[in-house]
Amino acid sequence: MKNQYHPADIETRIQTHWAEKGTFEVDEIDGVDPYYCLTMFPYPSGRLHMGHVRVFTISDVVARYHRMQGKHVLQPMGWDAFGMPAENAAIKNGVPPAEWTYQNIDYMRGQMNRLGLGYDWRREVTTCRPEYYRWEQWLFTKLFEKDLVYRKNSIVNWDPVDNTVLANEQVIDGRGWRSGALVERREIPQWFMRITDYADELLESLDSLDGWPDPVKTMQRNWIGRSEGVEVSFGLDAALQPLLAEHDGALKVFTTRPDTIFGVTYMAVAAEHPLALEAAKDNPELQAFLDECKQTESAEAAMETMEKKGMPLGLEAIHPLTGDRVPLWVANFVLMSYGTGAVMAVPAHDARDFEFAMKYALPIKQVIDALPGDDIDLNKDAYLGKGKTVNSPGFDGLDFQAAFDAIATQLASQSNGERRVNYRLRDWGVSRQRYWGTPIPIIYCDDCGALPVPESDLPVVLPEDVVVSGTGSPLKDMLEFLNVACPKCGKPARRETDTFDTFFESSWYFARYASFDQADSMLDQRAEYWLPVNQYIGGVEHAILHLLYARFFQKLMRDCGLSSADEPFTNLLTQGMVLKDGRKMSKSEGNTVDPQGMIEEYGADTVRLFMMFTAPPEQALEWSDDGVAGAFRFLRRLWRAVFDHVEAGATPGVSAQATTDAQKTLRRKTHEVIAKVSDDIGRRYTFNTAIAGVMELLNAVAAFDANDAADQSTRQEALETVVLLLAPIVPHITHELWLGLGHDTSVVDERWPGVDEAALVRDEIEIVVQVNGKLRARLRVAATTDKQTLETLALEDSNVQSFIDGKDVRKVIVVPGRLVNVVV
RNA sequence: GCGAGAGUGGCGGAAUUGGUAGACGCGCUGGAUUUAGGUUCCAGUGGGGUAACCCGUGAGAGUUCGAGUCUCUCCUUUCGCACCA
Repeated sequence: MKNQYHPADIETRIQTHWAEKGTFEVDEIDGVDPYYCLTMFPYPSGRLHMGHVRVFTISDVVARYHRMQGKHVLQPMGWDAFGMPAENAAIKNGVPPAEWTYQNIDYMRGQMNRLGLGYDWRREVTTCRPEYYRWEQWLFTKLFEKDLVYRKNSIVNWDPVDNTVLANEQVIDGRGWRSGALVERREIPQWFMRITDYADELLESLDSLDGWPDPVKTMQRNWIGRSEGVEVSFGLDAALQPLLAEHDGALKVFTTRPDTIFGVTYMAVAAEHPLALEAAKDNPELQAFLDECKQTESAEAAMETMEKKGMPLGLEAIHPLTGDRVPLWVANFVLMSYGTGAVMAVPAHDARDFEFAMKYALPIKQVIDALPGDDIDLNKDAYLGKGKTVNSPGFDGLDFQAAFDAIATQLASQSNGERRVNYRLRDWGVSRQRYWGTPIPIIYCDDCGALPVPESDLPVVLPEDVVVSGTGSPLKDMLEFLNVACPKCGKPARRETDTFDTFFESSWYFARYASFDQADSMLDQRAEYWLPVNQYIGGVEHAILHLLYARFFQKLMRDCGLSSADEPFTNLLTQGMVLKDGRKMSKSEGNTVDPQGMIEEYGADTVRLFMMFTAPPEQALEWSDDGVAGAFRFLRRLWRAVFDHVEAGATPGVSAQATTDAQKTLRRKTHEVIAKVSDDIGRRYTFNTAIAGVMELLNAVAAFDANDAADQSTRQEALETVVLLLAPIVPHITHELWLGLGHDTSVVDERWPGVDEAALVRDEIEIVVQVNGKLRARLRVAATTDKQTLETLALEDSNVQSFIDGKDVRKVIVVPGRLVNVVV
């Protein structure tokens, strides 16, 4: 007897059924409508957390919904398997990172299946496997040949006690997390990818991404940060010129405000700048300051919030238009690795320059007049408005654009400046001084320099049997890895021991799912079939970096002839975090809820339903034990409603006839809910309101008495609708209920229900009557009532009368089908 | 510091195009059924008021016949900031 809902009895059985039938395995078939639904793959940290459960469920619902719409749906899953936690676990427990990672993957794959997620596991991608990473090594060597990668010095966090590079995450309050030593900024040579070559395209093609949330597009635009300006050359005394020989002996700076150039009262350079180093040679005090400047984290947030400090160098530059001598300062907020390592300072018209000038009593010279309506008080604040130029001999009285053009032209004519487009976006540094990552396929030869590993020698396999100590990469001690013959001259050479940033692997995995077993190339024709991804779903924390890098890689792959798509993801859904007690659920907060326990207690369907019902996907979701219990109660109520109905006599295949008012009302509700839920899931992605709609329908079923066969068929239609509409969200219980309702098919293969427009027709509607915008009456009227009649009826209403009595009716606004507003 | 969001009952949230604020659920209150309950069912539930009504969407201003929704200022808070993934 099926009078009790016991999820444990049905869920694993149905999951086995799906696995045995290969329900979610899809191949490329011509003439069908493919739909690629993708979730950001997880890092195999050990166990699923609630954030995983949420994003996987959202994705699974979208995939199952489109399957019911008749689409040919691919939903794959894989593992972003390289990263620091495996090394940390290795240090702590002595288990090699590879072993730890593979064990985690096996456990988490089991958890995913227990959640009923419909993946094509044949296509599983694991980024730490040589079959995967060999192709990104291969791509890197191709990009090397195309000059899209290069090597240059860049900043890392250096722990001077452990003698190791630290991630920003490993720096706590400016100190190394293990040693406690003050972290230093240090420059080391690293590999970079020329993402700035693609800056314009990455910016412009954002406009074509209609399926992306606007905030994400805005953040990417701001991140790329295109600005037009002028690179200005300030002169130097002859003795200093050799220090900047690569800049033609001039001090070059970029500015977006050349119109303010007459307001320059000082210049600031980075602590590592050649001029600063020169000035410090016989100035111990300055040298001490330069050393102090190095003791700063490299994170931008830390740079921007620290106290701004500087010191004069005792050197001067020469203003290109006035010929004035301008004092040079060193400032801790100027970074050698960004731009030219120097900035011109206009304290009157730049907030940071103003703050610095006030602190060190440097002159502030106004060269821009206030725009109409603005006030200028240079004792209090910089004036940032783009007003007309003043105190700028030869250029006074010009508006922003005219001043910009005139000054840029003047500088260009005397070879002291040229117009430039500048990006906030910097080239992507992909080197990591860590073991557990993809080896960068480069060989260093004393004679031939840095060379890519030849294609025939790929992959460069990362040795997996290692001991990780936590200080430096174990690869540096492995001579059999390190020593290699130069691919050009054959002499002894050394392998690169740095590995790729793990964003490298996650920048192209979406394409590899299509060509998952291709041993001869990175991608093949199957990628053409599936790409671009129709729907990509993942955490909003990836709004900039991962999504920008993936877009960049898609364009690289396109330009290497591997794929024709310009963009990887047509539609993007960014889901919010899972919170408990208003805080992020995390081990460090000590407020985690283990999904495994919840599944064992209530079943996967309850956990899925709770996740989808409690908040819309883009918002943070507040965990609630009571809410989970409520989701379970709803499923139990649904179970009982269906089997009570079945006991009274199921009527599969009988079309519902509505003759009585009660039948008409239930049929109307049924079809209103189909319309609402279809829109909520298919267009709005508001699964919470979709579920609320289904709950209303089930409440309507509960209130409906079935006394004869016609009633019974009306109720059958309503309950079948409930089951079909919930099938993407709670696939196990609906599988069972569909069979219970008299069908012999799997609900996963059913089609989404359609709306019977005739059932939606209403004879009577309710019209709201307001007086001065406040609700005063409700009218029940025929749906066909015209505007004039509505107005008359509204004015005749006794309560409305009492509010307009003795006053002039100035206006009556009638919104057909909705309301009447009487203005007095 | 910079960039992007969010703020509505006791709680999660709904209100889709500027048109009935609080759908749906949780919790709570009262009642019924049950030997019992992590059961089920019924009724109620924003605040004030006997009532008619009045007040009410972080604060303040503005636009409008009408504002949770649009504009401005402010407060609080979340996410990202390039080596966490």
